[in-house]
Amino acid sequence: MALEHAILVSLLEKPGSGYELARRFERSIGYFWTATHQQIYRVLKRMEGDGMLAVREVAQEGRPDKKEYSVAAPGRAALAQWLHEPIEPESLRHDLAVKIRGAAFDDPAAVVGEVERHRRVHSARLAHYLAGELRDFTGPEAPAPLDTGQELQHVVLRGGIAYERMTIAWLDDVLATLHRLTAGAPTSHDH
Amino acid sequence: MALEHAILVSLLEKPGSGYELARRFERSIGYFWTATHQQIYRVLKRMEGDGMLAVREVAQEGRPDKKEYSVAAPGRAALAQWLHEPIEPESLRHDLAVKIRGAAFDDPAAVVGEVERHRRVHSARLAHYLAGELRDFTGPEAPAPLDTGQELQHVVLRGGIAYERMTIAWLDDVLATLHRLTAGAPTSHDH
DNA sequence: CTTGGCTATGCAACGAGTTGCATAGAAGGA
DNA sequence: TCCTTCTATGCAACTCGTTGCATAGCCAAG
Repeated sequence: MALEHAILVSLLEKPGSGYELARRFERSIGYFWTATHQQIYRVLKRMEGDGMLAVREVAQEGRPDKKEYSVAAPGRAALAQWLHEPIEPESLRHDLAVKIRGAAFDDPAAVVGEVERHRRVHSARLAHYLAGELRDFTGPEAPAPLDTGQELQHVVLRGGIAYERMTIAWLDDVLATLHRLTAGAPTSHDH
Repeated sequence: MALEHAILVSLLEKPGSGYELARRFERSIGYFWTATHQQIYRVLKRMEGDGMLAVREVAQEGRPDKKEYSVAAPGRAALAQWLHEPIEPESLRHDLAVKIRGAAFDDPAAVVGEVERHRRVHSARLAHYLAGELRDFTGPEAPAPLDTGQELQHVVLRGGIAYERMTIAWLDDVLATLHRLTAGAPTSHDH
């Protein structure tokens, strides 16, 4: 279960509440792992019960109190152990590719709008990642000699950037292919 | 649930048994969607019950009988409807990226072997995809004028090829970064 | 002749992930 | 004033996905 480990990494980088973790899973950590707040609260509770995390009640003004979690020694040990275990190379779950192949059995032109919409989403993500890179790693405001943690965060972010660039180029390829197919024989059904 | 739709697309491309579908999910369809045979059998049974699929018992010689599934009219309609609905742009689940960020809290050198192993797996996948492309789409044995279905299968395969190339290049970036970090300060823990 | 691998299907149990709903105080706009 | 949004946490029900196990006939290698 990698959600536990993603939470350990995020809390080692900076302690925080379930709510704050949920925010991070929409940003930095969320570039390569997603989780909803329900999942996070449930797992935090279990990990606290297992002694992997320590909790501290923090009273706040103008907003509800929060529980700030931080990594306890057993949690750090569990992460270290996981780092030394091999994991399965990831595999994709790409709904859009299913749709594109499925379009052969309906109207290929019908998925053009959907592909364009996905292209816009990926363009926005790329812009967001590039802005983050400039802010945290390559801009004038960024700390000049990056430490190990920052270097590793940067190389992971570069992976996200490469992924989005690749995806955008591929979606352009898909759009060109769809246009070629629908120009020659509009609404062609081959069955 | 996209597994249903992936099965519909695969069965429209060619009818087959649960076992054959499981094979395909290790090859072509598996480039962008994974499923185990248990999942497939369970979903096939449900879809048959819903009237989306038709079954035909096929007796075989030298091997067990099989149930050959094909798409019935309601299944085709369900796929067509899904093609017209918007879907969420996919998000990654990348364990290795969690490990890489986590390596800052242990020994960065400890993940080098793991990253190299993943690089080998992705290189093998790329070689496999390229061989498939040559066999089915760009080689002398491939059908010269591709039909709509083949064109769309090809563009999806090109996506898989682009993904593997991007991933290999990124893993090289990761390895270079890890070497840089461990050369300067071997087994550096910054906490 | 026994062992292991391939085709072929399936059950049972569990863990992971999603969806809907609920609470509750504070801030800010219509 | 009411409505919405934000912070903050959580339960309950459900579906999806994984893992382990079981059956069973055929084939090939040792």
